[in-house]
Amino acid sequence: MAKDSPNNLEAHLGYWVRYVSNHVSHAFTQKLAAKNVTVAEWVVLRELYSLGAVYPSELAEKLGMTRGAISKLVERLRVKCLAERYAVESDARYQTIELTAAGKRLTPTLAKLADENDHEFFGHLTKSQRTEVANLLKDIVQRNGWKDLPIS
Amino acid sequence: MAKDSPNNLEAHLGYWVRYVSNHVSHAFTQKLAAKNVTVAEWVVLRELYSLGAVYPSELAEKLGMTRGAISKLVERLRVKCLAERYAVESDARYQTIELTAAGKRLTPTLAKLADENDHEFFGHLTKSQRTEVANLLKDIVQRNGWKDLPIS
DNA sequence: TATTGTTATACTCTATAACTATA
DNA sequence: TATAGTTATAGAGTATAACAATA
Repeated sequence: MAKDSPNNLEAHLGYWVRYVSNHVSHAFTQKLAAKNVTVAEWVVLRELYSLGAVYPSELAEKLGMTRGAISKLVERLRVKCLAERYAVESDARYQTIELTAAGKRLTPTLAKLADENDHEFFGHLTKSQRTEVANLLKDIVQRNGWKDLPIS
Repeated sequence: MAKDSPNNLEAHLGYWVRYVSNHVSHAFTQKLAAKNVTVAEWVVLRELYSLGAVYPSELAEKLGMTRGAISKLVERLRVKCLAERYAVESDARYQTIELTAAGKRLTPTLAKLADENDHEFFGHLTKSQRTEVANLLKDIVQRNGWKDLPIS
């Protein structure tokens, strides 16, 4: 049966979604690398930018990651002087994470790279094409009840 | 400007493509794991299934990976008794890689999982929706001249 | 010297689970 | 004992570059 042939995968929509996704992400990875930032770091920077001071555990929750993973990412951002840890007086088990001034300056620049990257690969589509594809994809997200942010 | 705001990324089509791609791939990773196979291994299995006996360097070329990466993947498949190395008499620097009988049996089963996974997430779309999205994505692949297969 | 395949090393991304400090 | 955060360990995925064998 052709349906189950291992050579049939180009008939899969998921194949093309993954193909495009991987290449678009790869291009973005390269753009971020020019600013010495990885994709996972960008995700945290963006979240910190919009949330302000947060607990690592909140960050983990929001991003659908473990506390251990967040701990390492925050440490990397700290080493790069983009984020800082602050003690919480009321409960010494907690700490807040916050962007440094440098982090606050850098994040919008990275956002611009994200815009450029999107425009580079999807900018040629018409408005109605973009809308239709986006709606189909959002619908898939919704009907599967996915809530966490995509990371890689 | 809202356009460059770090909070604007949900307006990016690439965001939704990545979001869906990651979740669909993750679900497929789980299905493969039940068969004790990783995604990278599946990609090589599928290629070996359709190509028959090939040199590792050909495999690397076809899949857009380095020879080192292929070397390790082939070794993993060999340990799992899914593929085997054979000496080439005419030139001892070369070798051919080929699926074992078990590898040939398993690959169509994995292809079926790929079919099921695709149906699970995209099966609700109409034929014309699928076609339109696939065509837009294929067009993006073509206009960027991408040739290698997506891996992750 | 050029080529094939292997190996050493390294890095990203992530998880699980054990651990420390605090409550 | 329960919770926050850290660390140890592991494993997938991949690259670069040095290496051995062969041509």
